[in-house]
Amino acid sequence: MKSSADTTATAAPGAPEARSDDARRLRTDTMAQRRRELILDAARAAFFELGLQGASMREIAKRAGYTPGAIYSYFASREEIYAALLGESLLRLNAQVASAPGDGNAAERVRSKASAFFDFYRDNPRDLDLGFYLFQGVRPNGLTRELDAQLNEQLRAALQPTAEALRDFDLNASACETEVTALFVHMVGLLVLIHTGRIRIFRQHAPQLLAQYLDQLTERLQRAGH
Amino acid sequence: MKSSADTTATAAPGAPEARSDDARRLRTDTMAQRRRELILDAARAAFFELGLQGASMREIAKRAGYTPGAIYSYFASREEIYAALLGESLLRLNAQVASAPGDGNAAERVRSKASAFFDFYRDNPRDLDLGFYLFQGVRPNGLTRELDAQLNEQLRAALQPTAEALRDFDLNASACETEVTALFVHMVGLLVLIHTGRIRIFRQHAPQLLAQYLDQLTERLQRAGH
Amino acid sequence: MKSSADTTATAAPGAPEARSDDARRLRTDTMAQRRRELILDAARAAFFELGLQGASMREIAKRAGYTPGAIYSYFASREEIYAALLGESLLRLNAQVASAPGDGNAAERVRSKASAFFDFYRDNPRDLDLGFYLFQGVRPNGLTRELDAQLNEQLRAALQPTAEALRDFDLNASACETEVTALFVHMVGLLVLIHTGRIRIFRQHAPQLLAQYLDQLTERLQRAGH
Amino acid sequence: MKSSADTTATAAPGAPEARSDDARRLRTDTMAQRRRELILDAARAAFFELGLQGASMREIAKRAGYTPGAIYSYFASREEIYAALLGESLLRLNAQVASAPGDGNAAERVRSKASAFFDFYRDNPRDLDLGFYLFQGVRPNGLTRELDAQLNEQLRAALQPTAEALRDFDLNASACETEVTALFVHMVGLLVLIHTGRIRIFRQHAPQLLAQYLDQLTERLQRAGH
DNA sequence: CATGAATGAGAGTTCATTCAT
DNA sequence: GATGAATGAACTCTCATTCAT
Repeated sequence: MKSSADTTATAAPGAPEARSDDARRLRTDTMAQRRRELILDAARAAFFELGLQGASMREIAKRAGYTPGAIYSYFASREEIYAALLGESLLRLNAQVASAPGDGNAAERVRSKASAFFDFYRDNPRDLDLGFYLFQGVRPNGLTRELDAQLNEQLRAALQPTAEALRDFDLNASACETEVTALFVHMVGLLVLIHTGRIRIFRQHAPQLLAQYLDQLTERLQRAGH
Repeated sequence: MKSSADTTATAAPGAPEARSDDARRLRTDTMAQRRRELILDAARAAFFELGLQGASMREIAKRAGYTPGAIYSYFASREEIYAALLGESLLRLNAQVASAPGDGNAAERVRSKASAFFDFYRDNPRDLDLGFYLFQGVRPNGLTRELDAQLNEQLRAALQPTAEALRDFDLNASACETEVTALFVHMVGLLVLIHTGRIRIFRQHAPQLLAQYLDQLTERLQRAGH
Repeated sequence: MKSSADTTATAAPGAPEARSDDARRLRTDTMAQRRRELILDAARAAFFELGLQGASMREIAKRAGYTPGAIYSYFASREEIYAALLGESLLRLNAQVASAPGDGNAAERVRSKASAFFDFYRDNPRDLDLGFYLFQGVRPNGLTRELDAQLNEQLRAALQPTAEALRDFDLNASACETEVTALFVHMVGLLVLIHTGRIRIFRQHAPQLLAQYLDQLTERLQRAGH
Repeated sequence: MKSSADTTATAAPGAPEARSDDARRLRTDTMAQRRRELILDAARAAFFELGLQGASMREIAKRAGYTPGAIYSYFASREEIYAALLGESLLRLNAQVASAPGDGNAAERVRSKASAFFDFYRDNPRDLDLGFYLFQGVRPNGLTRELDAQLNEQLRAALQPTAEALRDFDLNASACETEVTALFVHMVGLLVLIHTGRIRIFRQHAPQLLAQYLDQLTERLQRAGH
């Protein structure tokens, strides 16, 4: 299970035994993958329902129909489960952003892509929790340097479509980076305030606030374009 | 283990029973208050040094010179301690904002007051933790409805000076509310990204990003003012 | 509980409250000590009956009439329990050696003191286990450098009476050290072989073997004395 | 994960079904034997590197290129592995003793053979662990009565050369048995004290102590010989 | 008010072993 | 013979909280 590199060690094709070996390995690999995802589903459900504290290994195992020890055949630690969960969350984020309509003029495209990003987290607040969990307090095992870099990349990728749309406002690379960062900052702030319920202090509605920010942004860029 | 505060508990000589009940209550209240704050100091220190996980009741009690059980004479639960800590944190925030220079033109005043707010959390990231802790996951005991409202009010108050400065741009009440909210949103987003280290993804510096936002804000308001 | 140094902080005697405080502390200290020993008794019994593997914290707690967590009020870790057990074992060893008759000539005294040492471990084989346990495999918490030194000292002390008796054979300090070490070595070897049942391989009886060694030793020393 | 021994499992070409059952059994037995030893090698390596605690079935299996379950085709339990390991350790011990020079006079031969025994365990402390492990705490499966007798015999055999050398001091059988036992006792004691580091208490060096014992022994026997 | 003792639930993790395939 | 999956019991230790004294 650990040595996935072994898959390259399969015998040359042709011999019947070798082929059946391949088939068996393929089948077991697929099943293992399926079970991994079963556990991940259980973990996500537990985490979404009970929060970080409640989603213990025992709880996850129970929901997945396993004994606690069995989980460790698939994930080396609790943190690794959360890392996998976050990775998959970012994949869904990217999918949602990618599927947002990319036609229309620059302003429309920025609006579309940024909203796709924003809506993902607004509609799935637990994914926001997930992000904060690993990006904040985890150090010991879960978030190795490579994993950290990998997750960062996925996050960047999710903002790439927006960045590209901004490009069409005749921005240079540096200005584009600045603007997409500022936009990201604004969205994160909004999401946090929605999530913690603090936006109510100001009796403002979040979607309106994002729309406003985007309006001002495009207006500003258009004016600068002249 | 004796509280060091006990040294003050030796009754003053003379007329031990002559005092009025009121006086005795006052003295008792004061002492209780003093010890409450002693515990809060310990809790803050523990929390700042060890984070949320490390600041257990044991740890807080030890630092305060108490046994764990004694804490419950002053706070009903761990959450209540954190609530008190957050309240006090917001007080410090308000003090810092209040002490920011309030002279100059509208733009300068907005900048000054908003920066005071921002800098407080940038320089004291544990206070940010504190805010998120209670404003997020706590329901059972710690954050009663009244307390929640009270903390919201303190947060509002911390943004009030900024709001007032915005007023001088000839904004009506509604527009002012919108703008201060958006500014708050932006600052929260920035703080979160600094705190989680994600701002590095974009190779941007946070203070610069705030300055930029404020520049654009004042420029926009000045243009609208004409 | 941790700060035993606090006992020096008691108020000056005379005031009635102070005295009752002293009394209370004394009483609680005594009770705590008693409970510590109760746990130690349970631990010793568990260890003697079930061996090292079986004497888990759960088992010890159960035998002491406690929940597992309660044990940690008295001992910081499992290893600390074993260290305490070993310390106490060495105390008993020293007592037994001390109570062995110290009269007669040099040869008789050596025999008496060495036999007292030997018999202690022959009659209490679990104490031998205890010694080997900590002197062998424990590193992480249980056997700090000071503790190690302290236990070594107790062991030395248990052999001191024998060493002193050897002195009367007109040995210089160095020769005396060599002889007591060799005697210790021989006793340890015998004890180990008795304990593991391997002495049977040779169809020899242990006490006889020790007597023989001692005879040869005294004979040799007497011959050297001329 | 494939066993590396599998490379030898490709049947020789030609007459695949022509072999007799006996031949096949022989071949199978040999292969099984070979794999058993492969596992034992892995177990020994694991045990030597990681000690008794670290050498789990998982670890042994991993090093042998097997999954944990596969081990149970060759060994009924963990204890059985250790028993086999001990048997093999005693074989190595005997080989080392046998290869020690057996010429010279009686005193020289005793010295040579006894030192060979002693040095084996002094230089391979893990083999000492192995001996103690099974000879001490194991009862359930690992050490059956026959096995125990068999191991005892191997131990005896390792001391036989020394006993034979002692014979040449004109000792009768009984006296010879006594002397070889005493010598064994002394060596065991020394090895234990070296292994646990307790020899340092007395600031003595182990090899010197053995040499001294042997000197005194031969001198005594020579004197008795007159 | 404060102590010291204790609870009880629970945490993450490890392990030898079993067994259908 | 070997795999991969799973068991189930066990491990040490931590924690917020309660309560008689």
